[in-house]
Amino acid sequence: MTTAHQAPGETRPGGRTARTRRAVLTAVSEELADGGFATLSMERVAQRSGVHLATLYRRWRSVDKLVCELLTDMSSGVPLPDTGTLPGDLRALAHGIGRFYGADRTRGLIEAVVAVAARDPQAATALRDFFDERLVLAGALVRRGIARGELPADTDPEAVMAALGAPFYYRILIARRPVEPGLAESTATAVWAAARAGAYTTGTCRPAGTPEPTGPDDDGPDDDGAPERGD
Amino acid sequence: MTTAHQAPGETRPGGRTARTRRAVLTAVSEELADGGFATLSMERVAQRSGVHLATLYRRWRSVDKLVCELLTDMSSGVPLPDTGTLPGDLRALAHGIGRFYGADRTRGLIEAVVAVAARDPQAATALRDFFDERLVLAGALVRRGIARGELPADTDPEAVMAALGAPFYYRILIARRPVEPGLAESTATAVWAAARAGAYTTGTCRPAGTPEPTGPDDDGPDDDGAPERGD
DNA sequence: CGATTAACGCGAAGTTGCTCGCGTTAATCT
DNA sequence: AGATTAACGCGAGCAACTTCGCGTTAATCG
Repeated sequence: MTTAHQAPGETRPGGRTARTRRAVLTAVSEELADGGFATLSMERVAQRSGVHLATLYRRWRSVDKLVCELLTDMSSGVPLPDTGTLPGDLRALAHGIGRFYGADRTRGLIEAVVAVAARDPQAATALRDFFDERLVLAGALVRRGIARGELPADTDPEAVMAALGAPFYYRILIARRPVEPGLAESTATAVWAAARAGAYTTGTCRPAGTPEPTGPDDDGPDDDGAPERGD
Repeated sequence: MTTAHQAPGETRPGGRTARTRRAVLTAVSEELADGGFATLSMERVAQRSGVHLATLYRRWRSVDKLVCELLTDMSSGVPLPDTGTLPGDLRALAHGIGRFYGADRTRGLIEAVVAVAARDPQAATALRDFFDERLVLAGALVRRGIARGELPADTDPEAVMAALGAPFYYRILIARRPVEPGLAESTATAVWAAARAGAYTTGTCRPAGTPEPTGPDDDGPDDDGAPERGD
C-alpha cells in the first residue's frame, strides 16, 4: 500500500472519473438554475446526471460539498476590464457583474453557496477564501487608478471592490429581486463618487497588493464616543 | 365546530402557550449565537428550551419556520435616528446597524434567515417582505433630507437605504468577517457622497417597493465586448 | 496487450429525522 | 368554581436519507 485511503477521484482522475465529475457538476448547475437550492437534492442530481446515488455519496459526501466544488469550478465568470480610466473600469466591471448575476444559474449558485456556508464551517472558510481572492484580484483596477492619480493614495482597493459587489448580493440574497442593468449603473456611479470623497481611505497607507493584516484590526478612524443615539 | 383546524397557538394564545413560544424563540436565538445555523436543529432547540420535540414539530413544522418567526420577533432591533441632518442620520443609522449586526446572535440570525430562504420559497417571500418594509420605514430619513433640500428631489429613498445596508450583509454573508465600527463609518460616508452625486436618483435604480415591469430591460452598455463565460 | 485495481452500479441494511395516537395539564368560558 | 377542550408530554411507529458489501466496468501500468 502506498498511502492511506484517498477520496475517489484522486488516484485515477482521467477518463470515466472526469466524465462523471463533469456530468454531476453540470447537473447541479442545471438543477440550481431550474428550481434553485430549494429542490436540490442528491436524489435529483443522481437522476439528472445518470450517476448512481451511492457514487455521489462516495465522492462528495453531501449536497454541501457538491455546491462547494461547483463554486470553485465556476471561478472566473466575470472578466476584469481595462478601459483606461477608473470610472470606466468600475462601470464595465459593474455591468459584467450585473450580467453574470442576472443569469438564473449564477443567482442560484450564490444562494446555494451562502446557504451551504451557513451550515458547513468548512464550506464557510472555502467561501471566504474564494471571495477574498477575487477581491484582491479585482483590486488591481483600483490600484491602477490610484497609480494614475484618480483616487487618494491611501484608498483601500479591496474596500472599493467590496462596495462594488455588495449591492448585487444584497439584491440577490436580501431584496430577492432580479438583478437589472440599472443596478450596475447606479452602483458604479455610487462607488466612484464615494471613493473620490475618500470613503474608502484607510488613513494608514498600505503597500499595494499586500493582503490585509489578520490581527485584531481596529482600523479606521476611531470615532471614540461617537454621539449616536444610545439605543 | 367553529371553523377548520387552526395551527396550535392560535385559539388559546395566552398563559402556557405564550410561555412555550418565548422559551422556544429564546432557545433558537441562543442556539444561533452559540454555534450558528450549522448546529441548529429541532433536537437541540427542544433540549435547550425544555419543550418537547413533538410540540416543536406541531407548532412550527421545521427549523425553517422557527427561524422565520424569530426574524419577525426581532424586527425592531435598530432604532431610526433623527439628528436634524441627513448625513448625521445616515451616520447614526449606520452605527446602529453596525452595533446590531455586530452581535453574534444577530449575525447568526441573518445567516440563518438567508439560508432558510434559499430552501423554503415561503420563507423567501416572508424575508423579502420583511426587508422591504424596513426599507420603506428607513426611507423616511431620506425623505426628510430631500424635504430639507439636502438631496435631489428625484432621489430614490429606498435605494439609498439599500445601499446603506448592503455592505453589512456583504460583510456577514460573503466576506464572513466581523462587523466593525469602521465599516459603519465608511458606509455612511460612502452613501452620503454617492447620494449627493445623484447615484440614487430615479431612472438609475428602481425602488424596491414598486411593481416592476416583468420584461427584461435592455442590457446595459457593452463597453467591453469580452465573452461572458471565460472559464 | 494483459494484469491489476480504482471507480462505479446495484440492492439491501442501517440510521436519522419526522409523525401519530393517547393520556395529562392548564387556558378559557359559563 | 367547575366544565370543556386546546396545547402539551411521551413513546412507538413510519419514512427518508445515508451507508455498506459485493459484483462489474474500465483506467493505468508493466
